[in-house]
Amino acid sequence: MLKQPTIRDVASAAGVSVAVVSRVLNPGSGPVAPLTREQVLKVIDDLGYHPRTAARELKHQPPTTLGLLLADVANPFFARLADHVVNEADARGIQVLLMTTQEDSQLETQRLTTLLERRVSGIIATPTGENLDFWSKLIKVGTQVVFVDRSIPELPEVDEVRLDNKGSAYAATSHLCAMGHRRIAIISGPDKTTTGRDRIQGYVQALLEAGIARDEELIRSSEFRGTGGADAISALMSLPERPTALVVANTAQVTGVLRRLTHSNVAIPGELSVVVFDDSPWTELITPPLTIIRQPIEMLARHSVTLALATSLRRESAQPARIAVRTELVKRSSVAPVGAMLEPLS
Amino acid sequence: MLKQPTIRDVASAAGVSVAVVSRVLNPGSGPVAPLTREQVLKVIDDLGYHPRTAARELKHQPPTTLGLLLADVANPFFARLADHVVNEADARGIQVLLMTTQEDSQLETQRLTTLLERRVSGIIATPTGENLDFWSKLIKVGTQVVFVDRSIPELPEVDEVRLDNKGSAYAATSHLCAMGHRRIAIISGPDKTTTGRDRIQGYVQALLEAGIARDEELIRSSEFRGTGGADAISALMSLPERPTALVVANTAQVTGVLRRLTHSNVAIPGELSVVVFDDSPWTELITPPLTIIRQPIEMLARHSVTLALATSLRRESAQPARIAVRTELVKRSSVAPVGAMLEPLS
DNA sequence: TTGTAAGCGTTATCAT
DNA sequence: ATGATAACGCTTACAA
Repeated sequence: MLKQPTIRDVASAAGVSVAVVSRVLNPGSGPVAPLTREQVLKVIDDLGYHPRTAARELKHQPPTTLGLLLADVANPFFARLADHVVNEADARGIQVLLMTTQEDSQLETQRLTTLLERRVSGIIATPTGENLDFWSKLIKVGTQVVFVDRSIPELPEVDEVRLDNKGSAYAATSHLCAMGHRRIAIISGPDKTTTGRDRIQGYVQALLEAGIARDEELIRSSEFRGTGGADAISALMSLPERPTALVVANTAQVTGVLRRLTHSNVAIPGELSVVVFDDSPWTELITPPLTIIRQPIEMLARHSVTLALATSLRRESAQPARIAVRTELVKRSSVAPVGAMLEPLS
Repeated sequence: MLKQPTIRDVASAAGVSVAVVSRVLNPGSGPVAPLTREQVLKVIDDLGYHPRTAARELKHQPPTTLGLLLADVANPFFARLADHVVNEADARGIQVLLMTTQEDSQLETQRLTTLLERRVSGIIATPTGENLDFWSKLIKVGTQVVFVDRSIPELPEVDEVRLDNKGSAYAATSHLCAMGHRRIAIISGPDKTTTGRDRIQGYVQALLEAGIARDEELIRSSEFRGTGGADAISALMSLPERPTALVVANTAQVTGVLRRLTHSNVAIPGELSVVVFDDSPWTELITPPLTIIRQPIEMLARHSVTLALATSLRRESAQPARIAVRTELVKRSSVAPVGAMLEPLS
């Protein structure tokens, strides 16, 4: 196992001092004769020298690493977010440390500790909602924290980038109303998440504007993980007065809900019109192709990275950023006018 | 912006030397009086001290970071792999630096440079196939390199963890043969990838055993990205003698192929029986539910991490590891006996 | 049991 | 234009 050469090895091999080598390594940090420069460069190449990041970081922290703390990368939504974040970060020459919380606040604590010890310059995260003091501390020591897709109300000073959840749910629900539906159910995320609450708000507002009373029976929150979504749909479909339309506003639960619907032989859109929050390619493949809320994840990533890399100077005076990326309702075939194929049950 | 305390701050605040603090930080590295220990611990907590990883790494490299270099995390297969790798690594207290090549060898070079400069202890990668000398160098300086899902023939000394591609394709094809199919097409990965070649090998072997001649017309390779897969299916379906069965052995192309099939109104399994290499949840949701090759990604991750973290001492004498994780054929409804619902075209 | 001091590989500040 | 040399924050002999 070969030992890597250090800057000193390069210096002596080139017959110059380490300072000179450092200067050719960091152009602009000082003068160096063209000839000397070339020779040093040659030696660097010959020896296969690569400066050690750890040592560089020790001197003066040049923002080079960014933490990406997601709930879960198996979830396609987060996977695509991660992909774009990595790309976006790379375009600016910075690396991404990927970690997951699995929605567990204890794990989150561990991850945050690691991130703190690494002195990352920024963190893009989907917080669990706990660890309030830890987040505060991170910010206090100058870490650029950006919450993406969710946020923590108790920490209003944190930058936030999310989808326009309220608007999305509003659009989905309005569309359903326009098709004549009046019993519209929604399966959303946990109540304690802003994502869940915002979506329900948009849903309720659309209902109000259509003159439909809010019916708690039709509003279901389910965890991001587990079979909560599937169970919710079962409960909804056994209601005395079944819904004729459904908004699945919990991305993580979409497949579970659909599976249960399929197994229960609920005809879509005959018995139930459906709009889902998920624009994965497969939503177009199934029968019927699903009407979806398209989520411009790339924008989410771009804004997040920009904020996470923003110099802390900017933050001093300015208000925290609150960016809501607009979504798009893509109409396909899982929504039909109410009663189009089947008369109401009575 | 608060400045983080250093070990020296802790030492003076606790009225001891830095050595003592270091010892309580690294239990087992030396003796420390129980009382002193407690006091130091208290000060650490009060000051909110966190040791700086960069400084620690500088002294003696304790394997703490692992590079995960994937083609692309938007691809669900790789996303799930990443998720498991992160979990598995975390269980051993090590962090993951996520990078993507986008199948571009130039980008790969950049990533490898970064990884080298960071002196990561190990790298788990899906190599593009280029950068041979760079990989060699990485190994030479003691980096544990593990190729996952693919490998590079020219670098037989690198550990390798992959799915049993040949066996998978063999199982899929045999199943189809058993159902009476004789014109079985396959859409696989690029010829230059081991993945692609292995799958075609398994396919051919199954054909041979069933006494069916290999027909080059029915063997299509398509890139991992782009519309190659969709185009291939179009070509196949316009053949004078159409195939009655298809194995989609290019995971990245599965949705594209199915979309084209759907748009062309090809009845599955009526006109065409289909087996795909992808066990995403949605494969069960579509009509008909797809017969798939299930890929135990978690195993892939576990083995990869284990190898990437293995001490280099182990490697000295031993042969490089070549692990092939077995897959499973899950029979659903996209495969039917030949001619079951529709007579052959004449 | 505790303290002192020498690195680890860079960068940056002075002199030269 | 170049070269000593002092940090950076931590670990670790070696001394006390």
